[in-house]
Amino acid sequence: MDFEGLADALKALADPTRLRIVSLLNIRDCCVCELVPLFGISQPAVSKHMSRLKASGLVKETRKGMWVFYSLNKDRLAEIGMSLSHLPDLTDELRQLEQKGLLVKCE
Amino acid sequence: MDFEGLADALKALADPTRLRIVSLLNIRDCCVCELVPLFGISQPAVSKHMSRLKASGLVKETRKGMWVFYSLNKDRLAEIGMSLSHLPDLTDELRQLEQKGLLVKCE
DNA sequence: GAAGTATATAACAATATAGTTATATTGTAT
DNA sequence: ATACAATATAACTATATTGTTATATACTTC
Repeated sequence: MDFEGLADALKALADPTRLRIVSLLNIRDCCVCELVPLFGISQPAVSKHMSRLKASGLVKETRKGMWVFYSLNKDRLAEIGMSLSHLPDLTDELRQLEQKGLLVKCE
Repeated sequence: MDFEGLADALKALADPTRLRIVSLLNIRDCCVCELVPLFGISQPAVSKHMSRLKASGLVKETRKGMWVFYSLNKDRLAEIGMSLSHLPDLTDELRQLEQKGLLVKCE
């Protein structure tokens, strides 16, 4: 995952409401109508949060009749968490810049 | 860490430039003047990113003469990553809401 | 103390985000 | 087909974010 991709995935999680949604889905699948009364925001707002989570691969949707059930992609969540402990190694980039004299020596 | 706190910490990381800064600091401490030429943004922009990271406890600053060196708080970074795999358990909240009849049964 | 360098803050602009209400879409049931 | 329920999308608003330039602060050196 590149920096842009990781930043985007983290943004998907960096909202209290979406974190609550993810925490709920961590317990069990939910449909939108169950989530709406829990957060004091409108149904369209919840729907947009779900779209955002889906766009980042964090949830999967399954239509069952009238309802759309969302389930958490736990692997994806773990992957994002892991990526914070395995950030890209910029050593080579640093070295290249150093050779080009672009790095300031401050001491 | 509550949802608001975690969301705030994730927001601190949810930016490509700040992720690059964190990745660099993961290799070695840097001062602002070293970071500026790397990202194609102004010195004040870098300075504000450092303030944001500092506010979330992700970096520590140490003044050395004219320079301010920033170092990564690796424990804090690990803590934020870990918190994604240990999200608050909302089972009890779900149960309470269920008893109050606030949860819709969709099936 | 005057000049120079590194960093931080202030004021502002452009864009992104998260909510709203209104409406469209999709599926169920009569 | 009509009416209803659940969800999604559109248009909009308010606020947050991320950058800019100009200026202030902190420290060093002459």
